[in-house]
Amino acid sequence: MPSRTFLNLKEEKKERIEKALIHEFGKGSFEQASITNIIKEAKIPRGSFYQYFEDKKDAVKYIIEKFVLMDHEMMYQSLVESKGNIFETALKVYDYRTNETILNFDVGLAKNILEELRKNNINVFEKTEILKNKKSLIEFIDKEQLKLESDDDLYYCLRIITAITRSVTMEVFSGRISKEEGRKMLEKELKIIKIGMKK
Amino acid sequence: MPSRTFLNLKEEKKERIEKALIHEFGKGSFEQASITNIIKEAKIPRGSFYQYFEDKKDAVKYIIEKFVLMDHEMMYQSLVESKGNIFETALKVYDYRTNETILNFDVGLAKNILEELRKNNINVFEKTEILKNKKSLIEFIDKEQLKLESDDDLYYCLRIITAITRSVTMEVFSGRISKEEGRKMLEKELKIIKIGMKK
DNA sequence: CTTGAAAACGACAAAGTGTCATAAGGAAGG
DNA sequence: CCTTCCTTATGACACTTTGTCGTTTTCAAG
Repeated sequence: MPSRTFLNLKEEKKERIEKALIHEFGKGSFEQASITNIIKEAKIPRGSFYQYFEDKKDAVKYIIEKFVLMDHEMMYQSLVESKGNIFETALKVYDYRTNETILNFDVGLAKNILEELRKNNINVFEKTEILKNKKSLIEFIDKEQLKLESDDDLYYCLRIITAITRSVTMEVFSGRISKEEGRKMLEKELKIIKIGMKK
Repeated sequence: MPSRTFLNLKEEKKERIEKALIHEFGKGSFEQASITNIIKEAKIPRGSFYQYFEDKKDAVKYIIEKFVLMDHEMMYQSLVESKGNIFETALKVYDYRTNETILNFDVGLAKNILEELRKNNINVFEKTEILKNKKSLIEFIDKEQLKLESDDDLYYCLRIITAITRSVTMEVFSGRISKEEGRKMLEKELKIIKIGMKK
């Protein structure tokens, strides 16, 4: 967690630093990001960086958490707008993650973010801490769209959808397939599951 | 790729070095692995390391590829033994990846391996380079077990199964769930897909 | 104007990666 | 047995990077 000192900084300076973090961590992997570059770009002395953040990991964590938050917010919006349609939402999530200027531009950072999402939130739908009103995303899902045999099935169905959405997104990030190809694949995969659910 | 010099080494020395690589890269992430430690453990001078491998990345790649090869071999075996049953095979893959002594012991390395598998082989079933006879794994799948509408569907179905298997495995590696919990989840998820396919 | 805490600063220690010039080893031929 | 030539071994060192620390500056409050 960044120090008070950092949080107390003037908005202008904070933004300059955040921008440099995003830019540098977006370069590729964690190792490739260099603090020397960050402080050069943000125009702050080395000592200050370590007064703001414990270390390199602390800094990347801070910036990633910001994006993860935005990601969750977007899922919530999409669920509300689509009246609880999880298949539509999955595609929205895909579009968002592969389209948003910042993610598109800084694929390296995007990969880190996805990794973070995977590590902590494979069942993002069940978490209650991510919405301000402490509700869980699962409450906004329309259960009628799936002919489920049990509540348990919903849980596993969500796990499957989450896994394949993330999997395709990762493929796009790694450059193996294009955004459009990925979109088509995801659509197809979702359709298979949808039909299966309605057996 | 490691140099000729390395490949020509006496088996005993090569194994000592491989062991040190596995041990050190298993510690956690790529960054955490230290060449200084590797050469200390393998009892070789610094200069030799760089005569064997281009750099750190080259070394980790070498060791990961060894495991990936074993992984593919195991999938092939399982497909043959189960007479082409992909659901059984998916569970075998899961068991193998979460059980094999070396992977279990060196989770850090295991994560790297999975990452590698994801990056290059999401459609591992279609690759033809992985078996000695240049056949693709897809040829060993029993198509009758799935009531598929088209050949395309098989392709996407395999993608889904691959994605969820890897996803659960990753969860186990990250320590969020136990091997047993993961097994049960995967079974449930596979069953949902299986039933869906038979609609 | 003084004082004290918070923030800024950059030199430096520590550790790590990759390079290079030189030494050692060993096979083959005279 | 000695020389030659090529392969392998070796560790000092150059370079880079992270993280620390003591000092200086800033600024608000008394």
